[in-house]
Amino acid sequence: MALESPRVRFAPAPSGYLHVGSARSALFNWLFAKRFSGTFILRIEDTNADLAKPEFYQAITTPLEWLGLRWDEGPFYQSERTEKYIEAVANLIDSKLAYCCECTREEIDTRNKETGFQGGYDGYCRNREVSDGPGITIRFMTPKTGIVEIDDLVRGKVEFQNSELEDFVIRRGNGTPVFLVANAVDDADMRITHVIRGEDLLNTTPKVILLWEALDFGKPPKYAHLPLLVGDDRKKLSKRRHSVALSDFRNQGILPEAMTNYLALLGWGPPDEKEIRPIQEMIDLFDLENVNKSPAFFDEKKLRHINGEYIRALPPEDFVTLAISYFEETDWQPTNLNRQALAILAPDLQERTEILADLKPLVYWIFEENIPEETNEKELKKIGKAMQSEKVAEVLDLVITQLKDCSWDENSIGEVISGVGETLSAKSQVPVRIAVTGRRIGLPLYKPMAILERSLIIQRLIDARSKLA
RNA sequence: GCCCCGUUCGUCUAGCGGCCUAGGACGCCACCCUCUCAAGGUGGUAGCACGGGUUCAAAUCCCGUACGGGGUACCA
Repeated sequence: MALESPRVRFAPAPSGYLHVGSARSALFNWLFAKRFSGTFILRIEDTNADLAKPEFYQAITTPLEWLGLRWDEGPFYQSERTEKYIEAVANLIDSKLAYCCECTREEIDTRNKETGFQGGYDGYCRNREVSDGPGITIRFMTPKTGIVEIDDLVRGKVEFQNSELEDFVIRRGNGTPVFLVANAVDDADMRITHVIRGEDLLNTTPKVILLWEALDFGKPPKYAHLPLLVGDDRKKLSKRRHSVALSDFRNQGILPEAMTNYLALLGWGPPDEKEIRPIQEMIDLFDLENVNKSPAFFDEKKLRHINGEYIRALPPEDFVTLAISYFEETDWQPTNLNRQALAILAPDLQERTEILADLKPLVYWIFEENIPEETNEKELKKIGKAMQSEKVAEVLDLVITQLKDCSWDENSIGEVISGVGETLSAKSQVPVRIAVTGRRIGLPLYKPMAILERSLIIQRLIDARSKLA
């Protein structure tokens, strides 16, 4: 399909953190570039100086790097290329394809109200020869007839009547050009061959193409509009409505590989339906023509599942390294963190970890001196009700006695606890677990118990026992 | 309102006229395994929006209707 190697761009506006919808667009561009040995360009669309804040730039690059989506060229900043756009606007004015307009929004609205005109701007200044100056906007002279036809790689043929398009603003009253001009100029300048972006931009495409033709840029790039990512309300993912910052997922312990894997599955699927696979295989199979047309729901449950698969597939040593660096980056630094203990428990932990944030409750009792008391007491009482507290007390008493002089290893500990259960015909494991870990559920008990000091375990059992009295 | 796009299990998808009594995955439910919880295994649940065509044959093609979404800015 692509004879020459394609050049694509990811062109976000710096308006806060990067969210998963943008990340998906970036990923598809990247996949496409990789698939056809093309070039992936990062371009920051900060034509609107009011919105673009410097700290937002990193908010784009950091998550992209985290995901492993390296760009080959850029980042280019449109704010640094303003002259080019101004020049383009001037060209359009010279060739009578654009004109100065002094109308304010209010004036336009008032006129439209009176005349009942519904097509946006009414063309009031089209032939008024308004001269340029402060506060004057430039509008493109949209052809009154004809159509713009887009052969969208995802959607097929899409047609827009020129008569439906208003004379849109291409330069603001403050002299800065809008993104439509910047888009056309940059895509031409950077020799972009394929524009891959969200469907929310589909309606702006005819305007850019009209500008493109008016500027005599030759053959426009091919377009591919991806289905939108939506939230549980079925509306476009937005920062306002949904919590979708890439950095949040990172903080929760989503692995970048899992994230890209999941994102690749939204709006597209490998033909053989094998969903979880290395990114290289995704690249080899990727094809824009198989991208779906309908919006995709961003399903965090499935993301978590995929993440769990990735975590389980990790070699234990890698998992340990990952867990340690995760702890370093996040809010909880285990006091007695012990790499060796982590290594011993790694396989058991991996099975129970969907996201890295799941680790804290699993290992808290192992790496901290004290377990949360409230939990401990509450849980004990709960189990006490089910089993009768005397029984629980009996179990703990006997376990304490026997644990004091058994040999201190996984098997012996297990034998003691299950032995007590048998002699008292009670469930012994759960009360001990609560006493020692503070929780009713968790890792298989005996292995991590053996890692800790006997004295510490005994002490916790005694503490718990005393709360029952 | 107008323009544009879309519609296969709750969700993501396979399907590009006969292989479909519609397949997979997530979720959910049950059972097995089991020191709790997981993981794993087995089974189950549930879908072609509707109405007309075209055709020997339609989830697949065409036209309507309904519903959903996007856009409609001196945001991108």
